[in-house]
Amino acid sequence: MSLRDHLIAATTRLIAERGTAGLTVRDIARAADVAVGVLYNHFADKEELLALALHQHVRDVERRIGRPGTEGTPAENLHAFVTHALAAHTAFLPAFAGLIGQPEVFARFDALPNPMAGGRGLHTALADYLRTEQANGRVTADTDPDAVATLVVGACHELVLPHVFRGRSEPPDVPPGRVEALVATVLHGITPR
Amino acid sequence: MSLRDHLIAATTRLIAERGTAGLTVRDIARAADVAVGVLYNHFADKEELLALALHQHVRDVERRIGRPGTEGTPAENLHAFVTHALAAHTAFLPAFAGLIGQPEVFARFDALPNPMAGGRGLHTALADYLRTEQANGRVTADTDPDAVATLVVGACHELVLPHVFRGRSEPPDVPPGRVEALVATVLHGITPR
DNA sequence: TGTACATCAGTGAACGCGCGTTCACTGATGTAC
DNA sequence: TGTACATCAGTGAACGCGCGTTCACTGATGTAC
Repeated sequence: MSLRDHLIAATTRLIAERGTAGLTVRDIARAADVAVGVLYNHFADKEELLALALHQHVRDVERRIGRPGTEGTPAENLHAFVTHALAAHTAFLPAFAGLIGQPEVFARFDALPNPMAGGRGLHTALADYLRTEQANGRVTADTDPDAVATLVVGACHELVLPHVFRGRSEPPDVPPGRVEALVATVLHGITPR
Repeated sequence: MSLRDHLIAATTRLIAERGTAGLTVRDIARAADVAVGVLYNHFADKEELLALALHQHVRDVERRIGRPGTEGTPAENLHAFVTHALAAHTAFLPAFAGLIGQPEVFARFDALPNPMAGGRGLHTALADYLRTEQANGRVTADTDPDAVATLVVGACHELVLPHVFRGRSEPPDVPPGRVEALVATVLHGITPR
């Protein structure tokens, strides 16, 4: 492994462990067991290294948690998707949230070949799945797949965000039955049939 | 108006205009037209002033945007709620997002008398409304009000967050018909009846 | 009323600190003869 | 093989900067006589 890759790997590990908030070049150099100066032999600045490590982090998480299945019933698939998105957001949000107010890192990240679009890909994946179910007739034709994706992905954000704001790193404790209730609401609505 | 209140008001205005990210005590002193030292005559530290100004900001926004109506049909009321929550999140998120990684300000904020619970109150308000509709029979008894609130409030987060991450301050441009589609999904679900 | 003094909110230069970044230097490695 | 030199990735002390915070000072106001 090249030293450059080693630096990206060490930074990625730090991001995974404690997010980007308060992450310094000295932290990175210590984690990689090199002098700080070496970072600038391989990257233009801290932001370039952070963007590359963010990119790697997203790919690592995506590989670790896999992709939700689409082989079962809509109820099963939606349940799998919510579980999946919760895991993804728990891993992604602390990494991205520490960069608020430094849009340059996002600009560099957006310029890299898109792994998962940093959560935006989840929206597209769910909307695409719903369209296949519309073709099957298991989802009504007048369903707006993007609206459903906004609701479901948003709910996962909502469950993770308060934890991130308060600096917790462990996964949020979702109330028992909440995921099932989310899925049931999306499937059946709330008004009498 | 006491100088103390003037300082809180000036800080609140800055937070409303550009959020808390990168906000310095010198910015605040300049906005209030005083020397920096005066801040420390009236507040223990920057964090106390920020927590008080955040509190004021939340109350200002709540007063400006009012409360969503609950007199119409569930469809009308949900629509009003979504519009309301979008406005609230657009105003709140940049204020809170800049404090990620400084949980002390949140701890102080949480210790103040709760104005709206910083977005958490939206969840409770919607869930409470849904329970009254359950009593009316306009919402099914097996609906989980907290699950619905998580979906709806989460969708509003989802629509605002990408803007905040990229440092935009203007309100997000929600695709036309998206709010109506969100409401329709929650009302009727996505599976054939 | 006039004068000397006490008080104290307000001032802003200065302090200490941590940050991202730089650059003169080190020392291991490769090369010429 | 042995020796002198060139190269260059890696080093880390030092730099410049902006931050939150402090504190000796200012000057307007109130008070005593």
